Order: sequence, then structure tokens, then C-alpha cells
Amino acid sequence: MVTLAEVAQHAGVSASTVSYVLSGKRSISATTRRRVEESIRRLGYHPNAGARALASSRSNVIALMIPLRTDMYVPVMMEIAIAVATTARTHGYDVLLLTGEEGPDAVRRVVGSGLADGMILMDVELEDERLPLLRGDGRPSVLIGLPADTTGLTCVDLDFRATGALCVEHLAALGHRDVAVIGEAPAVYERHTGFAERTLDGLRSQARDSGVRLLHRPCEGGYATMAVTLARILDERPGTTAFVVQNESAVEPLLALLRQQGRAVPEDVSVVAICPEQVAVQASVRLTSVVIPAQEMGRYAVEHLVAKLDGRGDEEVVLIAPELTVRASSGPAPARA
Amino acid sequence: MVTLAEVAQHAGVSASTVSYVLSGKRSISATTRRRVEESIRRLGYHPNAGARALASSRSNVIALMIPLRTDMYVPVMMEIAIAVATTARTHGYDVLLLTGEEGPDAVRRVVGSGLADGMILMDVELEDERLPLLRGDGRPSVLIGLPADTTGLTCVDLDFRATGALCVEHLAALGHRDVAVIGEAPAVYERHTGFAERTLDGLRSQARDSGVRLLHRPCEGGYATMAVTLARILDERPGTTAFVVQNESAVEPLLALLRQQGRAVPEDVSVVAICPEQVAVQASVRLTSVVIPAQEMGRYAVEHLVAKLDGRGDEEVVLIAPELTVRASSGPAPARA
DNA sequence: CTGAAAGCGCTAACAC
DNA sequence: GTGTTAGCGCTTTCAG
Repeated sequence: MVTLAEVAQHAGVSASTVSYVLSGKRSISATTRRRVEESIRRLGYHPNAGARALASSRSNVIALMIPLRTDMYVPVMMEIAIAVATTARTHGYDVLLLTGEEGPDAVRRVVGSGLADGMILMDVELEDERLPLLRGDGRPSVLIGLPADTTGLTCVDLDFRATGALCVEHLAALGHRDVAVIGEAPAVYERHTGFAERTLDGLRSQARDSGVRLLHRPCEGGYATMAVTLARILDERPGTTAFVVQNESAVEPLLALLRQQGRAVPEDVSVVAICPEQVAVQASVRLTSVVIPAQEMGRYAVEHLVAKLDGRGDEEVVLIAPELTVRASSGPAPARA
Repeated sequence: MVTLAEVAQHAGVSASTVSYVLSGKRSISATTRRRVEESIRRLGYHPNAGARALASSRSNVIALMIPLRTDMYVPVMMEIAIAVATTARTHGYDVLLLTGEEGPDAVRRVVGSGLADGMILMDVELEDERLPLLRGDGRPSVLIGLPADTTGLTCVDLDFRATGALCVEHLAALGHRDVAVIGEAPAVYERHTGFAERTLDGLRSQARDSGVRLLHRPCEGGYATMAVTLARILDERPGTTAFVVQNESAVEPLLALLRQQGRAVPEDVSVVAICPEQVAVQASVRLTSVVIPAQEMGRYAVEHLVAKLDGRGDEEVVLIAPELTVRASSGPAPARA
């Protein structure tokens, strides 16, 4: 293993000079710099991460906590994780992957050990038990998602409230008066994951404003459950002419079932989805949708965290404005029977 | 920040004693141990990761390199990643997440800096440019996937050759003589990702042995492309009575299209999928399938890597035997026309 | 613009 | 069964 001292010797300079060449924290003559850089290359030197962390009390690692559950919005999470990892690299950070499993202990461990300089948490619940640890003094953190109380926290998320409103607004404008909402699995609501409830808020309040009747039903993914849910909805509200779907694994089943029942999309019923772009585009009907900006959220989260780590801190809640893209699944409400 | 020295002082023992209580590398009297543990708790001590890594030249971190592409088998990768992370924790390791983006440089960086003690690589190509770095001396590594030449490497993967064979065998036994294979996207084959080619091998050789005619077509996910692919297949081989699908995002489109064309599954055509269990179970028809054992692969990979790190090394290729689960999508071939 | 040297917090001989 | 101590490789004052 090549050490900084060896590089120094090889280049005929002192250790500190090599260190400063690396960090750029003081000016170095062009000649010296070149000699040192040459030695570094020749010897294949890589600074030792542990030593560096010990001496500087910075690990250049950020921790990313992802939920354990693989049952929900998996592609979104993956996309976020990848965006976080690549963005982090461009800022000189590596990413430590933590699963929610350990809960608050993981936060304590990582922060306490100096394994990471800061952390990004996904899948935040409204009353998340990890929040107290983040609020106080601890290391900087950024949440992807919005808890009930955001004081002292930095959060990034899609504005799900506005998203819900936007969906209803779109449908109302097309003349729909009876809208059904296919939501996430019941467990998601029970767990009080913020985004689901906020979407619902947005849907409801806009529905009130637009004179739209709303029926909300959580739904596990898959055909079997979707079939039951749909039957129930059409039973309770036979006049339903539009659906808002916030559940990736319910999208395709819904479309198939509608088709089977001879309900044409968008002539007889409209469908608006809240989902990643790929899902919207690859579905059997190109879906009018509000896209979940996974990459953007990941990038944002890292950039805010890095800013905080650099002392350019700012406690702030960033809500990304939703954008509704009209595709082939939504159209004017059919004439009343 | 609480240091080991402070714990030692608080407990009235020496630093080394605290260290040994923590590592268990020498015997400690029950009394001392209790006193130390109490002090650790009371002071909220967490060993500093950097210092520990520096002194012991072990970081207790393993690196996981995942592919950048989010277009392919995303849920599988996510499942593997999570299995890796949780298994690693049970062995006292944390996981560093690397994207394939940096390529071989990432390997050099991580290994050279001692950031991680070993690494797990996913999405290995047949002639992967990272392999030379892993083969030689370097830190221990485990591949998930199988390159062309495995000498000096440890690999874990589903036995895709056997998987292909198993699918054909199943269909042949049911009397099918014309089988079409819906494969991964063309890019996957062009990139020479091993698993796709090995599956094809298995399919083909078993087809020869069983007197089955095989037609293989790569396919991007989604409805539009699947429709084109299917039309072409039925045009070339109108007698096709069975499909093997190895492409998650083609499964549902295929089923929907067959339905639209009035071909009943499994009465008119059989479908066998190679996919994660969830996909097989949640599809519109419960699919006869060979499951991709993502969790098992992740777990295995970590356990082998940890074994290597502990000196219980073993260069070895582990191929997990495929298991075909018969569900509702396969049945006897229809009587010949 | 460059050197010298004091730690950072922990591990692992080496002593007893 | 426990204490002492010499580093691990780097960063960062303090000097010049």
C-alpha cells in the first residue's frame, strides 16, 4: 500500500506539501505540484479513507436510508437511490446504503461513529421516530418526503397536495363529476406515510372547489384485488367517469379490467395516474399523468445536504411543483345518461 | 464526541481493556466487562469508524456496485441490494453503494483507499472490464452473475442455462412443439450480459433434445413493441402454442395482447415466465414461472464475501438450481389443427 | 511557498 | 486478566 509519506519521498517534498497538493488548501508552485502529481500517478497512490476521516473528522460519505419494504414504488426508490449515488459522486461523496430495518439505531450508529457526514432519509412517515435524532444538534440531514412537523428539518418532495388538486382540476375541466381514487395499499395509509395523505387532501379540497364527488379506495397491487376494488367502486358509484390512480401496480390491472368490461379509455372513462414516467408511457394506454420526479428529488437532496455540510446550510422545505402531462387516457366526460 | 479513552477513564480501566471488551479478542472478567459496558451505555459511546479502520486496516464496509441502467429488472436489483444490505448488517458490515458509472475506476478507488474491505458486483458482462482488477491480488470480491471466464473469481447466480432447459422441458412434456421466446431488450444481448445468453443456450439445447422448434425474439418492454414482436412471431410461426418470457415488462403486455386476440391462456397458448415471484403472482393470469431468487443471491454473495474476508476463502462458482412453479398459465398443447 | 511535528481515536503487540 | 505503548496515514497548526 502506497502512503502519502512515500509519495512525498518520491517527489522530494514533505508530507504536508503532498497533502496540500491534494486538498488545494494552500498555493503550491507549479513545479512542485507537477512533481507531486507525477509521483502520485507513478506510484498509484490512493489516500487512505480511514486516516483521512480520522484526521479531518469528515468521512466524505453520506448515508442513504431506504425503506425495507419492496412492495411499494420500487422503481421510484431505485431511481432516487441511483440519482443520489451519482450526484454524490460529483460532489466527492460516496453513499452508504442503510435499510430502514435498524430504525433510529442506524441513525445513532452512523452519526456516532462518524461513518457518514450526513444522511438522506427516504420514506419518511408523518410522525417518524427518527426525526427527534435529526432535529437537534446531530449531523446534517435531508428528508425525501414530508413529516407532520418540519421545524428544524430540511425536506424535499413532490408537492403531493398540489398533485392531487391538479388531477381533479384536469378532470373537472373535462366535465367529470364523479371521480374515483385508487390509492396505495391500506398499509401505506395506516403507516401514515405523508405523501399518500397529502395527495388525498389535495384531491378532496379541489374536489370540493370544483363540485366533484370523490370516492377514495386504497388498493393492494395486482389483478385480484383491483378487480374487487373496481367492482365495489362501480357498485357504489355507477356514474363514475374518471379514475385517479396512485399505485403503480394497480395501473395495468385497472386498464385491463376496464377493457374487459367494455369501457373504453378515454371515451367512456378517463384515467389519470400519479407515477413514474416510464409506467405512464409503457402502459397499454399512454397515460395522462403527473410524473414523480425521482431523479430530481435525489439530486436536490444531495445538493442541499452538501450545501449544509459546507456550512452553506439552509433549513428549508422544497416542494417540487407537479406537472400534468396529457396523454391518451383522459378526455371529456361522456354525456350524462 | 465520546472517545474510547473517556470510556476507559469512566470505567476505571485501560484503553485496551475497553477495546477488548468491544472486540471480544481476549477474555475479560465478568465484573470488568459489566463496568465497561455500563460506561459505554452511560456515555453513549460509539467507536470512531475512521480510527478503527486506520488502526485495524479493516473498514467493515463492503461495496456494492449496481448497474446504472434503470430500464431492466429493477425490482430484482432492488431486492438484491436490500438483501445485501440486511445480510451485511448481520455480519457487522455496512454497504457502500456504487453505480456502474465510474466503471473500473470505482474499483480502484474503493480498493485503493480502503473504503471497503471487499466488493460485490452486479450486472456482470461476459467480458467485463472490471474483472482484471478483481482477479489478481486485490481485495476479495463476489460477482452476482457469470462472466465468460471465471478463473480466480467467486460468482453467484441462478443457473440460467438450466432455467432455459427447464422451461422447454416443461412445455415439451405438455406436448408443445412450437415455442416462442420473448427475450430481454436487444441492448441486453448486445452488451453480452451473461444471463440472457445462457438462458438462450439452455432453451436451445433442450429444444433440440425435446424436438421443439424455438423462435427467439428480443423485446423492449411495453405494449407497443410487444404488439409488433408478437405479430411478427405469429406471422412467422402461426403454429406457436407456447411462450417463454424473460422480460418483466413484456409479461403483462403479452397477456393482454393474447387476450385481445381471443387466445385463451392456457387453453390455446401456454406462457412460462422467468421473473421475480411477485410478477408471476400478480399478473392477470397467475403465471407458471421460474423465480429469480434475488434475496438468496444477495445473501449468498454477502456470506461468501464475508467468508473470504475472514480468511475462510473459497473461489467458487455457485449456481442456484432453478425451480419451476406450475401455476395457471401453462397447460397441454391444444390438439393439432 | 514549503517543512516539521503534533495529534485524530483506535488496535494489537508486548509486558506483567 | 489487565495495563502500556507504539503506531496506522493523514490533516493542520506553527515556523520559517
